[in-house]
Amino acid sequence: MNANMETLAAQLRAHGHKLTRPRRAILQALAEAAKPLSPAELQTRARVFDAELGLVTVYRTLEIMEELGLVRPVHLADGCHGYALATPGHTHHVVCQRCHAVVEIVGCDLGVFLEHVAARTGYTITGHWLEIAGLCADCQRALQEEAYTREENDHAAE
Amino acid sequence: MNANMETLAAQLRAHGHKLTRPRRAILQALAEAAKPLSPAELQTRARVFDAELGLVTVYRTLEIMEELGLVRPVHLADGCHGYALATPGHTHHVVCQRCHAVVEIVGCDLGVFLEHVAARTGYTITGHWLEIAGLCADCQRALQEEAYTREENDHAAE
DNA sequence: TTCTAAATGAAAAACTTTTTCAATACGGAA
DNA sequence: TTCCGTATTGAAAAAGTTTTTCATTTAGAA
Repeated sequence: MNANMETLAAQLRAHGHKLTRPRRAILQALAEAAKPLSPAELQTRARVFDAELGLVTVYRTLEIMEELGLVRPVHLADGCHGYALATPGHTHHVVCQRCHAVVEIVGCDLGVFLEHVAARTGYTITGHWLEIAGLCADCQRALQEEAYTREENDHAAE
Repeated sequence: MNANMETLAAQLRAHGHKLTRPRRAILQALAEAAKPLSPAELQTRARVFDAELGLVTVYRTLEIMEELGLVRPVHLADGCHGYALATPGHTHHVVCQRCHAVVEIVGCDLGVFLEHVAARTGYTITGHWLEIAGLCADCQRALQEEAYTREENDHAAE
């Protein structure tokens, strides 16, 4: 059990939730994940630690963790919801809106911005998720070619 | 048809998509929406402009628009996906992770940051979505009281 | 106007998420 | 340690969402 997981476990306990075998398995799997996981993916990974783990429990545990701000929902490309740990020191991603290729960005200085937000809204900021959308080099090329071909046809037709 | 919608329509045309009545209805509804809409909500609103509009067409149109970077997926609290126009000049939101209350933030200066990202990754940045998660004042209080009550019980039990 | 490919709606299929309920297991008290 | 009460669990079913299929319609170019 690593430090990350101890913290998560402590937070659950601090709010009166029991620390069960299925939940430990889920925490462990989340702590080890390098990317947001859908509930189904999370179940698969957590079953390494608790082979009996049911999908319903994954949903219920994620719900609790989201309420406590331990986990954050993220949009996944394949049509279902993903969850990632809301730990500090995370990285951000740029996602290509056409082919869904992902590039990681290191270094993110939103600290000052977030302090302003906290001061202005009265919220305690527990985390943030910055999704940057764009077009990767390949898709830029593909889209341009598409548009170009169309234009050529238009001219040829005149 | 407002300017926003003209731009969207032009973008679809530029990539060889037909501009049909159902699609115009969808664009119109999106352009008028002040918040991210789920496909079902979008259908309801777009039916004002095309009473026959089918939900399948909403999904298909959103898929095209997402590929072209005209629309961005957003996580909604009620378990389905939301879509918002990827227009510049948008605002950001802080969402309470416990009660899902939303506060809007005006002023967001990520411009410089995004330029760095573009330069480093080779991506054309078409937009970004910053989700800030936190606890609203009410939920901070509620959670603290919960934890406090628990502690009291613990002490009383000693 | 005519033509053709793209786009459409309806129905069905496939998935995801939530609810229900009897059985189980955590963690406090003895 | 063992016992007890209640939170938690898995399985099944229900509800909701997204995707696929297919015959029909329609936009837009000739």
